[in-house]
Amino acid sequence: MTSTPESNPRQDQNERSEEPARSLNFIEQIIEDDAKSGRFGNRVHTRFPPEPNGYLHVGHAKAIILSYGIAKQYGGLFNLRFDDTNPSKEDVEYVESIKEDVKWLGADWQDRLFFASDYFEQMYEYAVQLIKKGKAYVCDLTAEQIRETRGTATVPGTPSPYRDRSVEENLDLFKRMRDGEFPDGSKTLRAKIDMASPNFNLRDPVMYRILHTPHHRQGTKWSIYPMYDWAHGLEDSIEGITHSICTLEFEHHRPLYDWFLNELGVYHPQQIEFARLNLTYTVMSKRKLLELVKNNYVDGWDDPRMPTICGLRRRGFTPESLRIFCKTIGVAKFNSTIEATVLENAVREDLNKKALRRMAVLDPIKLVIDNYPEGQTEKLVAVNNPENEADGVREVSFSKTLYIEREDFMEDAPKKYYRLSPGREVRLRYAYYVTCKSCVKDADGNVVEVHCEYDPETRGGQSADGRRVQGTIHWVDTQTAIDAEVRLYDRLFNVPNPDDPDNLGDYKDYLNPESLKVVKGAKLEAALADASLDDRFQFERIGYFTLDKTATKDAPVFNRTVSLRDSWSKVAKK
RNA sequence: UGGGGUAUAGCGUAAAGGCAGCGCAGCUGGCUCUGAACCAGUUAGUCGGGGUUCGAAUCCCUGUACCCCAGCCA
Repeated sequence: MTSTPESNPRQDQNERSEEPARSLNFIEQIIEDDAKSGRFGNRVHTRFPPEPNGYLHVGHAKAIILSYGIAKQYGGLFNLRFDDTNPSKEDVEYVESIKEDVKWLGADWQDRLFFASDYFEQMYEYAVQLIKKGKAYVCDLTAEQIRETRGTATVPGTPSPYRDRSVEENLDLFKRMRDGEFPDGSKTLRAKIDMASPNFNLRDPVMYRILHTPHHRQGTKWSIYPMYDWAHGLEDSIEGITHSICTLEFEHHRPLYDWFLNELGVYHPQQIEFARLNLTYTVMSKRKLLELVKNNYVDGWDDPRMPTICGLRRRGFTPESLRIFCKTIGVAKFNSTIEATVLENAVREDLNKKALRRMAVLDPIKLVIDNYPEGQTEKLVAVNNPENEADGVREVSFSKTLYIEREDFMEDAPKKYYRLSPGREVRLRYAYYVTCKSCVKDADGNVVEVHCEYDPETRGGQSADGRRVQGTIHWVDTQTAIDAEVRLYDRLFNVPNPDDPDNLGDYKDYLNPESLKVVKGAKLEAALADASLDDRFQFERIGYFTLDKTATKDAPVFNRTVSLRDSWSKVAKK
């Protein structure tokens, strides 16, 4: 096609419409193409199909938010379906944790909570159909023999000697497999496809194995269990899923699902594969996460340093912050790695809008206001959230002796340092201007007390004469402060890719020894005594914090979700 | 070295033959009762080689790199 810039149709269209053309990701494109062709009668129905054999992590969050988001965006439905086809690895404990995490993320399956195991009877009937068509057979080869006869990338597999059993014999044997007549591993049901296929998945894949293992939902009803490849496409078909969104490694299984569904002549969903999430400074494999938990490198699956959904929740992440994260990273088929800062930034973005501001001193030293009346106390008004006026204000108490952050005083300060130093004036947030006069040190030369004089004319933090101060520091009144433990979390690993095969040694050698710093004697403003698990706070000038589940009324514990951005640290380095 | 995928700035992600754009990170500056937030500006990119075309990230050929696949796991 030839066209001049002047007559380009797409450009004309853009000029006509007010809004710029919406850019769709590749999944949205497929959905919209299908909507146009009427392929699924304008239905959109997605699902999240976890196996209940472990805890969900942020990679699953991407999949959940994606699938649920697509359904919601196109007015469709979303199912939660447990892919519980292997009782030897699964447990009801995981079912509950997964439900909790999916719900917390905001993916609403309404009344559509399903289990693959509820379809076992129907799958069995489908298998019988395939046997009757001559497309499946009972095979007596051992697992090892099957492996040996599968062939390699360059040489075709060799057909099983049982491949040409009669339909009657197969029917009889399959029934007896179900009835529990044979021991584990002695027989399988295999699809009769093509032992020479370049796609290993089509070299007569196993559909059923014998497993005399009780199922967490089916009890001892079954002696045979369907394999993932046989079951999964059927599950989607049975539920009327239109678009089965999954990760890239299932791409070459798609021809097999297609084969099953076509041979059965049943409803046929469209599978779409996307690249799984990789994040820097963490690991994502179930095996490694399990190892970290089992060997106590972390404090359980919900340790706030873990990339698990429950870990992120305990860390103080919000569902919205994960949705922001997913929107930022997008979705594609390219195998990418997301920088950890993107996740951190997503939670900052959400919490900046929501978190109530509070003052807390993590590494306290005393500030004494020499000219403030002994014994006097007053209440000052502080804004709860400058980003949301509706959050209102609170009162904070103030007196002659306060706690301030050790690092907010420097005896010999560079010019660019805006905080306390002898002779310099700063603002105590929401309180007064104070001018530093001197400091007191202990025998080791550590500063233990800073002495200041305040200007009574600056109450509330503003001066009548309009003079400015460069720095504002936070503080907590010694009279009303509450003590707390504060846990400062940082990245779990100190290299971007702990899994990099070029690394020396094991991924565990790269654990960040400073990923958790416990601060025992933190001083918090009194209002923090009422904190509950769902609250999100910004400790001003420090970071975002949330109450830990181990906190008690008498012994509060706060977790740092993420620090505030800190441009001073860059200046200080220069 | 059989098959299936994927390559656009430091990291992600758009552009459906027509000005390579956006977010994050970086850098400058502004504003500020949080060295936060916010605002403005700015650096930097089509894997290589051919071809088709007035015009190619896009189409064709060819090469390269990376990911996935030989469980009775999912």
